[in-house]
Amino acid sequence: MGSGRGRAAATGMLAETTGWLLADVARELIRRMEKALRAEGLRWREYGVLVVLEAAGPLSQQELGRRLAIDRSTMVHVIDVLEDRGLVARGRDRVDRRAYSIELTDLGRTLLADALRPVADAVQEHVIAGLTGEDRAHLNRILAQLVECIDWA
Amino acid sequence: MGSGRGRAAATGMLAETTGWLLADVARELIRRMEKALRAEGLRWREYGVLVVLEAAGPLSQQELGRRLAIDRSTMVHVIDVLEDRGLVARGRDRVDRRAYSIELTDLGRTLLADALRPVADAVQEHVIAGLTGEDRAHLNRILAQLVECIDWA
DNA sequence: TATTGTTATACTCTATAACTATA
DNA sequence: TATAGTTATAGAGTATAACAATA
Repeated sequence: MGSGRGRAAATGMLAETTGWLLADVARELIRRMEKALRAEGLRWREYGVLVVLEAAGPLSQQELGRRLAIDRSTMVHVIDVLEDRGLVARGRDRVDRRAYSIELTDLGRTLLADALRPVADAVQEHVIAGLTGEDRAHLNRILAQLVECIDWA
Repeated sequence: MGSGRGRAAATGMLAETTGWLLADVARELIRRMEKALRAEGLRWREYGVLVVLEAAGPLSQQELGRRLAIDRSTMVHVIDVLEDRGLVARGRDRVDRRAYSIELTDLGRTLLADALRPVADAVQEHVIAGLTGEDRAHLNRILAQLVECIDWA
């Protein structure tokens, strides 16, 4: 990849800078998401559960945890909150009766569509407002490639 | 920005996806940094302080906190750790005697160059290994633009 | 024997408020 | 009056280990 010493040094600095920038932007994005979602009485993670459920259909708590990097013991409390608010329901998995089958309720689906997504989209749009459509596509493609290529071991 | 209903919906999905990807990649990057730096007995944040000091020269604890999004009461403990290990020194600011002037020691500078940077660079390189040089430059430029344009109010 | 959900618990992280010394 | 650093402390978040039910 590099073609000489100067190049390698530049690549090293570039790589490091990229990491800092990435962490900065992600931190600020999540901070704003948390702030915006607070008006709906939800956290970023709880919103994440709803989004994953809508995209993937009913899942066990364990599987939700795997997809969102949340420990299963923590996931219990997250689902408790969402269940108490009537946004998800704990159904039983019929083939494996140890596991729950967490599913979106109608209320959850409605809240997601009418309030949560618009709020989250607005935050996102505000953060990337300065990017051209082309840069947005680039960024999205590159990040998707990173997520794809990383071995999450 | 969008030019029609379908376009707007696509843009919304794109923006949202970008946010999730960003958070995922940043979380995984920091997780690996923490793991790698543990061998040196340091945390990601403490490494951050050293990097900022090397780049900017001596700073007050408050200013370090501003640049790294760390509260001043938390920064006290971070600097304590680094000072105990002899990596930074608390000098007094001569014009404002309330403030410290935190500066890298020779040991800190050496550790940074010989151990910390190589370790961090290796992690970074591993995460972005799948990207072409062109994509790396793109990603870096776009992220830099985001950091620049965001109003951190 | 392994796995899902659960609970209790301990640990870390962080921020808040109050204090001191300087400005 | 405001600010830099400090301290104590309270709160939130998280993970660990054990237990029950099921595989």
